[in-house]
Amino acid sequence: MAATTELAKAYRPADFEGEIYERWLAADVFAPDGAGSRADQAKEPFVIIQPPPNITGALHLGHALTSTLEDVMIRHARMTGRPTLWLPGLDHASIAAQYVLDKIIAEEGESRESLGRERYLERMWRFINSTREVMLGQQRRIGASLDWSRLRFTMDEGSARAVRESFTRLYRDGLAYRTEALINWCPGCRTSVSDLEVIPTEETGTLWTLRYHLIDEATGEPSPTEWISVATTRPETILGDTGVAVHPDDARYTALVGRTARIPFVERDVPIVADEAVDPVFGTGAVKVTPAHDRTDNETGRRHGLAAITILADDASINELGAGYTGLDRYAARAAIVRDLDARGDLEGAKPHPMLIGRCQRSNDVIEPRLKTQWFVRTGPLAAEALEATRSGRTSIVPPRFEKVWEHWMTSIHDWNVSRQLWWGHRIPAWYCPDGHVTVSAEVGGPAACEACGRPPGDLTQDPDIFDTWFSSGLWPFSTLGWPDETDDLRRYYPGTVMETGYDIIFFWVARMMMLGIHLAENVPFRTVYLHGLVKDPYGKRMSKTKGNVVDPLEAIAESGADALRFALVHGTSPGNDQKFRTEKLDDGRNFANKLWNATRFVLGARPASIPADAPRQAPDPARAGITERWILSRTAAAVEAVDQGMAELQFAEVTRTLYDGIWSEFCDWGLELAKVRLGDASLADDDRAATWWTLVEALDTYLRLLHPVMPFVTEELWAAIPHAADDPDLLIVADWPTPGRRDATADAELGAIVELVRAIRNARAAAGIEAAARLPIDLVVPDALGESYDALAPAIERLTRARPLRRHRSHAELEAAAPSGLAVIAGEIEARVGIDAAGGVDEALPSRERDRLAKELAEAEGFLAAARARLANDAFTSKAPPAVVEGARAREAELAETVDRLRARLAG
RNA sequence: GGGCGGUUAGCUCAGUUGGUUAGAGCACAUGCUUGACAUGCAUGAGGCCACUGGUUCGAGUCCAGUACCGCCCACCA
Repeated sequence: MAATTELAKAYRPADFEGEIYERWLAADVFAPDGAGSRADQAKEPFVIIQPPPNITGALHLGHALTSTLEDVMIRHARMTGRPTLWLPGLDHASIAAQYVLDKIIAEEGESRESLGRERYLERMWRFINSTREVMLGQQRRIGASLDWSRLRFTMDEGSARAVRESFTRLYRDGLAYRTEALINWCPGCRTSVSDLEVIPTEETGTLWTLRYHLIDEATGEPSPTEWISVATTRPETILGDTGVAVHPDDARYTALVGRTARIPFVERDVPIVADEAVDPVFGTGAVKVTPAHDRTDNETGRRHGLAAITILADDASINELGAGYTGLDRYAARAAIVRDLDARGDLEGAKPHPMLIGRCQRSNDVIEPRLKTQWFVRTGPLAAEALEATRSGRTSIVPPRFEKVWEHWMTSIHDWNVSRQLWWGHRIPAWYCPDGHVTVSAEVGGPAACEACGRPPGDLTQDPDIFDTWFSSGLWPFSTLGWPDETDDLRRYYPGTVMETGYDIIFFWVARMMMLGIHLAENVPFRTVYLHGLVKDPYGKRMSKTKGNVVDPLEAIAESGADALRFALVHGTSPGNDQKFRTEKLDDGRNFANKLWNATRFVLGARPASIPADAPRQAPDPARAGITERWILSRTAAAVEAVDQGMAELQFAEVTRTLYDGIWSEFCDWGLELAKVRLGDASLADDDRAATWWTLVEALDTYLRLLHPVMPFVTEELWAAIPHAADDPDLLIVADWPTPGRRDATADAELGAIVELVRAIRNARAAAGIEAAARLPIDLVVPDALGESYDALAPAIERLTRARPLRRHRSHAELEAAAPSGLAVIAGEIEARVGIDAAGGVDEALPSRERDRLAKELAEAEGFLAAARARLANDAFTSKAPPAVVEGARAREAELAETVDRLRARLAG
């Protein structure tokens, strides 16, 4: 097939990236069994689990990184012939979506309340239908080869059914329960949130000390002269106080335990109790107990049978139990209470107090702990199974250090509050009858009757709450494959191979998928958890809209191309580590693509006339291959090995480093430059030039395949332009992954020696200040072992060092005689003289510059030599170090001694 | 209060199981319109590998500790 085609002169990604993506789509190669798939269906499928992005969010660099890493893995797997499944999706993100929509409708003068549940949800659907395409388009722009035929949404019917079914099963298995418990309440979002969504924030508050008067046992009234002082940062909570606690061993208070104190304003008499939880050295050593609004107090209260009195309304104002403060906002009430306490002489003091305040991850409001009747998932048994999975290695975490974090979290886990007092999400499938019975049902229309008393559905009311978004996200690996039905997809693609995401959602998402997957789908959801780091700004700060330091991936793509962005992100990543991102990194990627573009252009243009333009790709004839050809293929083979290893170890930055260096420094800088000589040598036989050209094509073909997972667009475009073999497919995306070729140690070493020589000569010329264009005679001595390679490369050396003529001598004596006055160049075992008599730019100072250069080289060599000798003089070294190491040191010493001798001789003479 | 990272060239980062006097890209200096590429080519300068001890023939690499930066977890009101 494919004849070579013309490439545009300049690399312009925007000209072809979109078109290439369309070609992939048209070829139907993304699906594991798509029409264009060349996968061996007998092979084990490779399945990526991706975090479905929030439907409301704009794509940021974190998404771009996730998409890129996953695409790298999936493309690599696809090229190795495995069926690959990477299922696209979107998350409904209930609290985040409501937060965004609330703001939007506020501008329209509406609110949740004014619209009501039904109209609000209609508005939400309209909103997300408008953002949906944007989100999906962004993934396409970056080149993600997702199987779009399987697009899923966490609010679609498949997910809804999985949610109903899974909750019903958890309830049946005693792992879901409803109870009144202390939850985290966000007054701004008007919902409870999980512990993970509460962000502890360092702030300076005030620690007030105030007096509760003791009840005089004789009169039953508070004593004006007896009191207990307590310290608090939240004076408004005294309205809900039902006790005072002291440490049992605190001698100051022993006598008071068992007595009663009067809470002001609400005029409630509460007991003074002894409890270990109290820290005697903090504050006054006595603590007010508010079981309805504080976690510690709640437990203390429970131990002592204290009542829990809720004093806050949903908007965090004081409710009807707040005596004269009812209706005041919590902070207004706080100020008023402090003022009133002071007025009655019961405020002892106030001082600034550094503390951690829990704020809502979404709205930043201060979270209030309060009692609510909610649904919880019992995490203990689920976490135990998840732990067993990682400990046994059924699922492994990359990088492994996160296993510790995982262990710690899983072993100290609290039950998971899954109720949310929001509207946008999956309604909890629980119905209540007037008699207080609970019926949980997976049926779409609800239960046929109350499970306990048989009351008809008309008498039942469904729980108004919805599930925490992460509940449906946690079902993702199997809810997207048809669960709870035992589908073919589920059998074939569950568990997934790699779950890739940022370490910041390991608890939110990864942990929940593990717990729910093991219990409900009866197997771990994935074999490997790959955690990437965060993309930070150039100063190491988190990117955020408010800081204004976000880089928009779409802008980056428009500016530099998707390949450049992908390269930049992958090049800077290593598992679990954050990366600082600066836009200059995009230039690296773009320049690299440009380099590859031009290298390909050169190869195409250098096709010998003896090869027809439409010739199918053929392997270079080994009999015609010279040292350059053998070296190029050897380096290509080394690249294949290194990339294979990088892919296997999920060290993707290693992959890009290998390819950047291999393509640029080896293939372009030396391979192409050396090949130019043979390609342009009319005296060579056609077959020799053909062998050189086919070598370049072979190497280029391999590099394009290796680079395709990271830079899919430019490689696809370039690959289309080079000759193909008969069994190649039309598109690189489904081409075979390269198999490692033969390494050639001799070629590597001998060509390496010539490279060293060329560099040394260029260095000498530059140091001497010789005009770059000047052609100068070069005389040299080459050891016999290198002779053959040298002779083959002599024309290339001539070209690369601008030598004219280049003369090889048999001995050093001959060299001395032929070129007594040239610049001395010592490159390993090769010694050369650059004749300067005819050089331009030569001045009187040249001899001294030349002496400086040689003196510097000598000093360096002497340093190395001294170190080598010192090591060898050490008996401990020669007797204890491995023989190979000692041998290496001896060889090095000999070589250095030779170099030093020659430099000394030259400087002396 | 526990735990985890990081500290290597001006900047961003590599440095595999310990083995030449430590590498790359960017930035910098100098010189090049060499017919693939100035998004480029060539050459060069630039490092007490945070600090202190230890193990070893040998430490950027292993161990212990210290300092600073960052992150995670945790019910001092």
